[in-house]
Amino acid sequence: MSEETRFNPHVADTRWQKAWEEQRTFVADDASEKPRCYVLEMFPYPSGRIHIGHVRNYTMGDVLARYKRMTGHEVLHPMGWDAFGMPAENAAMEKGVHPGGWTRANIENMKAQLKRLGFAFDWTRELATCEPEYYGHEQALFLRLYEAGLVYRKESEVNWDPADMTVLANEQVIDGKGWRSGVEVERRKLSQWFLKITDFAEELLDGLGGLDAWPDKVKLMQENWIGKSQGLRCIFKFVGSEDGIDVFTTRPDTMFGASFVAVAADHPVAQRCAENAPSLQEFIAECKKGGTTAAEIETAEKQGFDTGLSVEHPLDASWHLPVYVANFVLMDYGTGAVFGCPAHDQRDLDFARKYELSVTRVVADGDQTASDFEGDEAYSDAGKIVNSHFLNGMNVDEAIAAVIATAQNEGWGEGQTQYRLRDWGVSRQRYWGTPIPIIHCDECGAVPVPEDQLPVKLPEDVSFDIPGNPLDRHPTFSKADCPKCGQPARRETDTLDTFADSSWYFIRFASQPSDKPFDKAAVEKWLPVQQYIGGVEHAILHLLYARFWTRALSYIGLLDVKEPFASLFTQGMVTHQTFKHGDGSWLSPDQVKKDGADWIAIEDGSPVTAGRIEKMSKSKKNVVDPDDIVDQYGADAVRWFMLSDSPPERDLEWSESGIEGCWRFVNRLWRIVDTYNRYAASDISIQSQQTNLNLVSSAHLTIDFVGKDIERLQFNKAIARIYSFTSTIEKAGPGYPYWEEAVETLLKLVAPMTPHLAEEAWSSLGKEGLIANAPWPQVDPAMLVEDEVTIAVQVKGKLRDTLTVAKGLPKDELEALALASEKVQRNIDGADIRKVIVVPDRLVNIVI
RNA sequence: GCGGACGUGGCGGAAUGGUAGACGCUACAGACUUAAAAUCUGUUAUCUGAAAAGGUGUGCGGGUUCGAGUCCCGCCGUCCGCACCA
Repeated sequence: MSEETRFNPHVADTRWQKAWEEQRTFVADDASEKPRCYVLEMFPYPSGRIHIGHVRNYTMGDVLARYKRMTGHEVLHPMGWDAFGMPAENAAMEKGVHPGGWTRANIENMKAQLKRLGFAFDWTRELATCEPEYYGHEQALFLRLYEAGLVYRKESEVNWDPADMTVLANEQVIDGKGWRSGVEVERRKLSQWFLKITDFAEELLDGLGGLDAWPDKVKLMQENWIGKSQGLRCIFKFVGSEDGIDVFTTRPDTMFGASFVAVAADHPVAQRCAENAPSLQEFIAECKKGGTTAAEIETAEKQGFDTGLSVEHPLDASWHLPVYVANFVLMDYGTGAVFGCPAHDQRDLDFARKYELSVTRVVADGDQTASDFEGDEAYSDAGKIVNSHFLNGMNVDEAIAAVIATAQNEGWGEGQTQYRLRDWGVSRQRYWGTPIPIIHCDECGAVPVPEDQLPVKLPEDVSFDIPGNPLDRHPTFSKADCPKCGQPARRETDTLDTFADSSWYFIRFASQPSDKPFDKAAVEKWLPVQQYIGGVEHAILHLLYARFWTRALSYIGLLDVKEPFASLFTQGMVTHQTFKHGDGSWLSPDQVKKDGADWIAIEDGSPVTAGRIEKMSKSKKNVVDPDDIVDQYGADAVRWFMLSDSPPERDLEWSESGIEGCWRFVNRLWRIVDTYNRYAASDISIQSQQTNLNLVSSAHLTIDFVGKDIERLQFNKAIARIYSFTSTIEKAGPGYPYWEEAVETLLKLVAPMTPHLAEEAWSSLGKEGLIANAPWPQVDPAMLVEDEVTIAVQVKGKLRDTLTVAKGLPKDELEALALASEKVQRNIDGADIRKVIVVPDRLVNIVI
């Protein structure tokens, strides 16, 4: 075979990327009359290089976007940069570069990388959240939310590094210690800004019901995150006092099993008791050690401190319970105080055993009704209430209702709906973020920056030689006059959580006026995003915040859209084999080779352990740089690999043999095109060896399946179909009836996936215009009907024979044919037939 | 600790409760070639068997059903998220 039949991706890639750009092929037209389709992938953080996981994400979106264009839609497929964040500040500290310079240089590099992959982005709408043209509008939106009462200030805990005197992100706390200082981290309270996401808890929960095209698991995770529960809020009065402790419980049915009341370390009762008790002060300080993450707090050993106070049981004033301060009670949830029922809650049981408190069974585990509870495993299942006076004999739900009713009658408590969801703390004590547009005045308090003074720009002249927020020590930034009274005041130096930046970027993509965040009518022409694609790690926070932000904008009248993302797809990670030396150091896959059954280092032949297949990460040296593989194989083979084999929601393992296989397929497609052209140019007629192939029906079946598979993002299945169709075309060969049409169909089917090859082929076939603009092939339903089916014949559920029969054959005829089978008769072996199950066009099962 | 998922050949995976292993990768054999690469053809779950055929088989243990990879119950293992990473 001659050289020129090899596809040259380096020539084709640049040629067609240039053509698309010059012809503005993928620029979305706001004025279009076509049906609209907004396809969006989560925008990347500009960390420096495009990661192979990005390539997978954007390839999926790109295939859908290109397919939607070919099926007659006006497609909006934008790209931008989630450009604020901690890594830029880390780079500043480590390399002495400016976060802005570092970030903008990264954006340039990564943009060039993305362009090489031929993604059909509308680059005219590119945005970066770190530019005042973006964050200025965000500040305006923040102030609108502030005016609407959705922003407030309260105290909240942060990770505090006492050595560096700085706030740490959870990520910067390693095993309870500061990542740079190595000193044990403390929890410290700061006054911070919050968004009232809890006002929308019920709406956000209800809204999930309408998100039919979201994965169930994501909806379930969000539901659990919002964590709606019904319970009882009630007072446990201090003995001999009208004052008491406000307690929330979801299990009022277990009230007669109470053996203690516990409050959080920050609870006012704990604080008051500590005033004259140094040992309690010490205990509270101990509770403040360690980071703020839920996992850390909840896995810490349960500890308590007896305050010496007693409270009365609400249902029996003569029954007194001790009050503890406990490290596992959270001030943020409920009322910051609980009553402990050890028999039916594992945490309470651990605590009660440790401090030798009574453990009374109040829910029967079958016939276990004794009041003394044995063992160290709490019983939290359903059952009958026992040892509980007027509740005895009820089931759990009846008892819950009865206690709430009693509490309301007697005036010591009431039923309450509780959410686990907390308000969103948006203050960050960091430089590289959106400045919060507030000025603090001694006289007037917190005063919003007037809209005509926006954006509040981040100063660029900052230094990172000492830890902490450089805005705090900037000579002029924090100095401002109060907009209300004109007196000297202090500008807020905290910046906004970067999740705020990513909570409305999809809106700005749809409409980018310079004088306001967006134009309502323009946005509503595009939103909701028809398909949103990104990593499952965003299942809760980003997606919940974006839903909230959209609803909040709708609440203040800026938008009539409630849910931003009509369908969501969460894709899996890209993984790769890891390799380790005996000394524990990692080796990259190109530093090792196989030596028989073992792996050795190429450099010195030393033995290497093949480790687990893990998410690509620099530290484990199992990364693959997209640029390198595009250099080697071209964009199309890489794109094909991203789509093939693994289902998109699962992890994809990068492998050398896999990409080689994709490269071979790209060339296989090219050879078909080459054959097509050579056959068209000659007048020799070629007689195919095959006669039993039906190219027309395979083409239509493939069009049908591939279209449906792309719509469902099941690219691996679409690709399997395309492989089969390709084989059929090859077997048939030129000259076979319908061969040329079949090849043209094949090119259109692969056009969204391997667009450069498809354009190159399309033009070599002498077709007019871009294949990107060509219409998707039409399915003729008449061609999908098969006239023969294969029937499975089972005896007692085991396959014994298959029959090929006309489609739609009646049951009795199928049964007769099955019984006539020699193999079936042999297996029945004269036994009585008890039953015959016939599923038309499917199977016959003979039960003996 | 809480929440969510996943588990099928040597590997990635396919399979409206109805023929388990489509399609791809790898490996092996053959063709072409002086040779190699590329390409093409064939084989490739496992056990017994020369073959025909038969047994076993979807993490483990039960259950529902004429029939279970799929549904139900109980385990085991692995991965992800947990509010200041993005």
